[in-house]
Amino acid sequence: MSDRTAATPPASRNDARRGARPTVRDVAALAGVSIKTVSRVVNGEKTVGQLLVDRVRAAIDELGYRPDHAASSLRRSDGRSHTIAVVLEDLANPFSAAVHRGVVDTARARDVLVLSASSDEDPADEHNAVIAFTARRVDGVILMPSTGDHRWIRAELTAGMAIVTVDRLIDGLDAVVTDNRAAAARATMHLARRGHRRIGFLGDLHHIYTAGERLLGYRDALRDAAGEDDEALVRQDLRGSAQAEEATIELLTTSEPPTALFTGQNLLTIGAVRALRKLGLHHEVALVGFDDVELGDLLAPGLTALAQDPAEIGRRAAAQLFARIDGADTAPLVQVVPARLLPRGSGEIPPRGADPKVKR
Amino acid sequence: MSDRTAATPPASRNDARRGARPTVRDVAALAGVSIKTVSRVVNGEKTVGQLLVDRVRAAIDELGYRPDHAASSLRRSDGRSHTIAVVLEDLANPFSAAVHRGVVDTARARDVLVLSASSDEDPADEHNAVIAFTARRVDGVILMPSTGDHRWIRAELTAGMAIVTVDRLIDGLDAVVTDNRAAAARATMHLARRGHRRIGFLGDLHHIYTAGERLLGYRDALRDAAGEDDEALVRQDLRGSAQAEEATIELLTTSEPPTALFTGQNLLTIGAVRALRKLGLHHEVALVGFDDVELGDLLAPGLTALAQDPAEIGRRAAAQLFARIDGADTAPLVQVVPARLLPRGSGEIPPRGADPKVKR
DNA sequence: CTGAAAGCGCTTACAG
DNA sequence: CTGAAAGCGCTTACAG
Repeated sequence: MSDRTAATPPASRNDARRGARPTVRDVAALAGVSIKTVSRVVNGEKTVGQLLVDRVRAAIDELGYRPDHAASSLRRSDGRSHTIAVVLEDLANPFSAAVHRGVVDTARARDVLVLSASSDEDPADEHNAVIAFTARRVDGVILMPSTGDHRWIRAELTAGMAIVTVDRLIDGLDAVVTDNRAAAARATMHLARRGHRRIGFLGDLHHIYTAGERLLGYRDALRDAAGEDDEALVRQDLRGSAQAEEATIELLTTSEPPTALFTGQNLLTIGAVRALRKLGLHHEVALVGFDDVELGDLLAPGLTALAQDPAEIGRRAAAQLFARIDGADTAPLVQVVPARLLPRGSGEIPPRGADPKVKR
Repeated sequence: MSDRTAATPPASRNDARRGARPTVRDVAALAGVSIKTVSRVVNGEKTVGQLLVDRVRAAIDELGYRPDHAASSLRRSDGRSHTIAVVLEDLANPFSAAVHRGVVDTARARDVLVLSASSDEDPADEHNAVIAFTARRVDGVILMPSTGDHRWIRAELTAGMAIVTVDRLIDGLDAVVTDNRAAAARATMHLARRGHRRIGFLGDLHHIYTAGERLLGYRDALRDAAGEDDEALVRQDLRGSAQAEEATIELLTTSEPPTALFTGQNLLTIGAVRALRKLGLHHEVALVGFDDVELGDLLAPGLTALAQDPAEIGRRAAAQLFARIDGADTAPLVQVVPARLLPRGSGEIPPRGADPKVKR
């Protein structure tokens, strides 16, 4: 449509192809040296005479030359792409987003770039993402594995790909996870200490690793605190806040309702808060939620939460991945990042009848 | 440390280098064909005889061959890397995270991968990120530009890089933004219609594009509604919720405090909510915030917010970027995605004295 | 200190 | 329908 002068690079001595980037050859021609000398200057080798260095630098500036990273790593002996990938359940989820940021920050310190994808808990999408990343020869992948068959991972490992999982475990792989079971036990115990004996549990899909661990922790605490381990108090396989809201309403309108709730995930916590509001029970029924939620401290009562540290999880996973890429040949390492219990009101409500007024 | 048998690919006919991936040459040797035929099969060309196709496919499976994307695009005439990059202010911020997700989803539909970086509003980090992406020959960049000199962008455009900005404008570039000014005017008018004449404004750094537009919209509405356009009601250059909290307290303890607040950004909204709580004025002073905040509907009163649509912004920016990559040669296009006003309580509080009780 | 040749893994442009 | 040669932009391995 427009004539070609519109976008022709002003300094290009190359052919007039639009947007054609100058190469080492163009720089070498302009500087009157060999391409090898250009390569030496670009890579900061110290063996080039100052005169030539200056001429090459000038030519690079004049042409706006930028080395082609892919071409250089194709021939380089280390064979590294200096790129890693991260596959998370949902990049828009605050937990995943913070993990991602931790990974990117750690990678940047090493001049490594980061590709990313969301799996949405779909094993096929997850595998396809890893296949696409493999084609780009990424040096490693950080994976929040979906629930599903991961036998395909063997082939990647064999081909030399480094893999570290976050949030969940895969047998034989490095991982960085929260102390799910212990933290869930602490949360449940926190409620039991206030005198609660009937504590409800709301959980995500039971086959998700974190959901299972958190249920185990809940039961650990019930056992230790002589709470009632009643199947009627447990609601699992809840997806999203709407289902959690329904389940909470149903649970609290049974003949023997719990006096406290432990919710195993941030969306479930939000659903439970909604339900308690609807029932007018938010100052009567205690609540501790796994995962902190933005504004949780501003609710009335404030939300007592187990805050994970997703950015730290991301940073540690990236550090471990780089250790593997650098050749660490040790046994698989599972790192546990503890969650912190933040008492802010909702978890300190005593059982119904014990003390009707709750202080802000 | 471990002996080499531990990680040697079982089927590799290649040299015994650990993790060495098979190449077209290995596949060709095993299948008894030329590398060109392997290339044809891999790229799905229809001209290969069924017998050879089968032999090549079998060899690919046996060796676990995966094409090297970088090597293929090095020689390919279109010169596309099928990779784009996104530079946002903070990948962990919910707004940025949602934009990012929108971009990644749109890119995946085209088999394009996405690199990402956070600029943290630092122009040097932003430029360095783009330089690193250029070295990887990304086909384009989606940029949430920091405030600062962007003359360096010219060189990138000249070299054939496609660039689309989100959230903020750069002269001469495609952009996808919220209707900041109009939405801010709607929010302010919403308060004025309830009878508020003294409406406070809290804003981010005044030189940030969105902050400036939102202040203009606030003033537009004050003019139209005959509200008091009093400099004493405006607090700008606030960074983060803590500064907003301070400014709100200071503003509300002056001799002629506002009866309503309009906050120009999500963190500032959170700071204002905190301040209102501390002062016990959350049911007395009206509040409308730019950006929705998770759990905003569960506060008491619920938070009246201008909800942007960051995922849509990301999707549109990616679509526009791909149009440019495909050669669209039209004038720069600025797309405006409207924000929605969500009345949930805090913005419907009447001026002090008019009606002390607010319904939930 | 500098450069000509070969090669990284693949595709293009030809020839059969 | 199939393949040998050349080349993408760069680095390695040599030679001077």
